[in-house]
Amino acid sequence: MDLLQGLNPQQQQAVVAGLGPVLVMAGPGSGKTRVLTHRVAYLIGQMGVRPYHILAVTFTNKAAREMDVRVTDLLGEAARGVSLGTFHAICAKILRREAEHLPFEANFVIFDSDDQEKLVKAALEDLNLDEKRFRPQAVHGSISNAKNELILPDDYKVLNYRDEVVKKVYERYQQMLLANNALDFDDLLLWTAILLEQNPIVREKYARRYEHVLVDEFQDTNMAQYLLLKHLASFHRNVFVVGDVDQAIYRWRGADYRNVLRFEEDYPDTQIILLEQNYRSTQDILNVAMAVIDKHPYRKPKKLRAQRGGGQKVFLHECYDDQAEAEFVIDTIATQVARQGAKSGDFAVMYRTNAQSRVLEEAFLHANLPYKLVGAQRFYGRREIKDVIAYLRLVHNPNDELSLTRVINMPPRGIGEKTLLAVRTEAQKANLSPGQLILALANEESPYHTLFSGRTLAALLKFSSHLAAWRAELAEAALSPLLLMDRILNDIAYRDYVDDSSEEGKDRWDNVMELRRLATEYQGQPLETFLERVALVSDQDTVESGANVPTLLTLHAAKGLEFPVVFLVGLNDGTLPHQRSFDDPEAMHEERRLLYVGITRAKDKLYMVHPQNRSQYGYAESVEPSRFLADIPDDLLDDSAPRRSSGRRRSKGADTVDEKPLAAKTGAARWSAEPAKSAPPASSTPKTGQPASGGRASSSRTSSDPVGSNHAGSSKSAGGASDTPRFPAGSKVLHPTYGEGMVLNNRLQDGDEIVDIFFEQYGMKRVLASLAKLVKQ
DNA sequence: AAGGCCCTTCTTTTT
DNA sequence: GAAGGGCCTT
Repeated sequence: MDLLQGLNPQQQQAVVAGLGPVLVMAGPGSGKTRVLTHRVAYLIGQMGVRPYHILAVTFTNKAAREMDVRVTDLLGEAARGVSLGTFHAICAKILRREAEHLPFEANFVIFDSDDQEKLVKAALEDLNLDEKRFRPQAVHGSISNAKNELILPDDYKVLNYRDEVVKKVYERYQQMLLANNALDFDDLLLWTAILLEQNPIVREKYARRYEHVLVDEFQDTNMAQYLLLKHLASFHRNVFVVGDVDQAIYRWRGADYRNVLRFEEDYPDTQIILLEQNYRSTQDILNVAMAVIDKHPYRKPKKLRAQRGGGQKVFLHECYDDQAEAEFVIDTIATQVARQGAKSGDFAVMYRTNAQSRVLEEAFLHANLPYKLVGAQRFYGRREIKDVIAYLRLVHNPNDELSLTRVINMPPRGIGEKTLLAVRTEAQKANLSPGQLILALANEESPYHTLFSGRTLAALLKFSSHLAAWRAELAEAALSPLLLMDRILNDIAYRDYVDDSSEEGKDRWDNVMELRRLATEYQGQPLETFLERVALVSDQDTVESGANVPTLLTLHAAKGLEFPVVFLVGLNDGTLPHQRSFDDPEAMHEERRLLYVGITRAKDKLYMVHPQNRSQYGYAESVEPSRFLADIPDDLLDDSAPRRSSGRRRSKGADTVDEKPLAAKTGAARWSAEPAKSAPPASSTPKTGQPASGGRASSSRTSSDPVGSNHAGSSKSAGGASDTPRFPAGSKVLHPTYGEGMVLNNRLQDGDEIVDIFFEQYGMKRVLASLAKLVKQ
């Protein structure tokens, strides 16, 4: 049969597996997307299942789209009608449809993480709790964890005072969400799970409908998602899950790879199929991957067999610091593009934290090389984009108080803090949401006019009439998202506000236009669809395949992707594994898996790069190579710069590549001359080759300082960590590199002392006492 | 009301 | 080394 052509026996077995639960354990590069798509095609084309009865869940919209395309390739029109999407999108759909059973309206908005944090803050304020003591972010984290475990405020376990606080905030937070007719990300899963759990009629409706449920990246499901699946598949029991516990990297988000074990327990009759044949990487790369993952404790051994031959050894490269890493990356790419005819789109640079992208971006800009950066936040996190979306959200749902707060005085129209507070208080008295009260003002006979006067009233009325008009047009003329956006932008003269004809102003307006372009794709679709889409974009959704330029992305965003050449940078202890994971063994294991994910993204060549020093918070600090690197046998590596450098740090002269100042320039000229194409937000950061911040103000790079900051160098003994300050302001000290200086400031942090010192010749430097070998004079 | 300046604080990963 | 909060002035 056609559908099975080109599939190996295990893949075929999975595709044609009979009814009942199926668990596919798929190593990296083993063709699991293929198996999933062929399975769907098989069910429809071969087993006569109607697409309407199939549900396929992925973790990103991109994966869903890809599946859609591939199934359509196999079946054509016959594939139409499969429920295909992310957990969050599918839940949103169900919740809107079933809103009558739920305590919110069908037109609810989805609060993003920014909104969520603001709401927690508001809840803390309401409860007179100190934000300093209870960090909104952390409190929200606890709430989020609870939700992912399906724990409601009432059931929240209180063991200490903090729990008590979280519980109270959680209660208040949920109330506020409902008052805003809003759901957060976790609510989408939580409410759907609760609905299915508690409402047998609804549950049966969906369970009967979905004859087949397929799930991708099963190892990254959390409790809520697991329960959801169980309910959705409760009637037909045809659950087909695909996953790889070695690639479980979302524990911090509530994901629990033990759902795989749970699955085996809950479905004892499950068929288990292993996909171990790897079609992606060379054997040399796989060997390194396996060396890293084999050290993972309590793990079922799984072998990866490369379909391809040996290849090139994995390169391990040590650099002086993150800047040298970036230069090494650029130099290598430029050389391979210029001399070996590589395509620049073949390269990807991966790192642990978003902050690491900055140095890379600067280096690319400096070398005049285009690049693209994966990350939805880059686009949707921008102020101008959030403004416009907030307007749309408010028009869609006037109860959305966060959006109201955001836009009511943006651009400035004379409605300040005091007025807003008055609106809130009066709205509460009238038992309205602030948005409803403002809308009511548009009516000339509104009794609320008397609440305000003079300039304030005039300003409010103007805003109110705009809002009312937009809503009316939306309702009556069924304005498309695009027309509504144009209308708003025009009415508020938003361009005048953002575009001050400076470089950044133009960038801002360009971004707005980019959002507008995205809206053109939603002609004839309800505003709701557009809003939901922009709320649920994931970083991975912004990976764009078109532009032929290198890709910069976090290791998390890299999951599921592959590139011919991969650089993993910042492989030092503290970054990968991240220091925040040090005290938690489970978190440390996840760091290891993260490295494994990174390694297995590479098809042909892999460069593992680590710095001797890293700078964060502005000052530099010497670091050790990632402890995971020690698990890789030397003979698997092309060790151009020996890594076992622990006790001794080579002086700068010993390094070869990173010595050359911007060697990239040579290759740069011959870089594929493709312009830094402006990419759609759906697919990438809007301006490839532009600094993320939009501001190039700080372009005279601090790094031109030949000495850099604190090159503390060698051993850790000298200053010694302390818990009593030893270098009070005003004291004179001697620094091994900078000489004599005067202490301006000092403070203790994490058992160490941070000292700001003024040096006659070098200016102010901030150093870590334990590293800098400071001597009191 | 609004804008500007200085201070602190922080940084994991993201649907 | 950015971003937000607090405090200042206009």
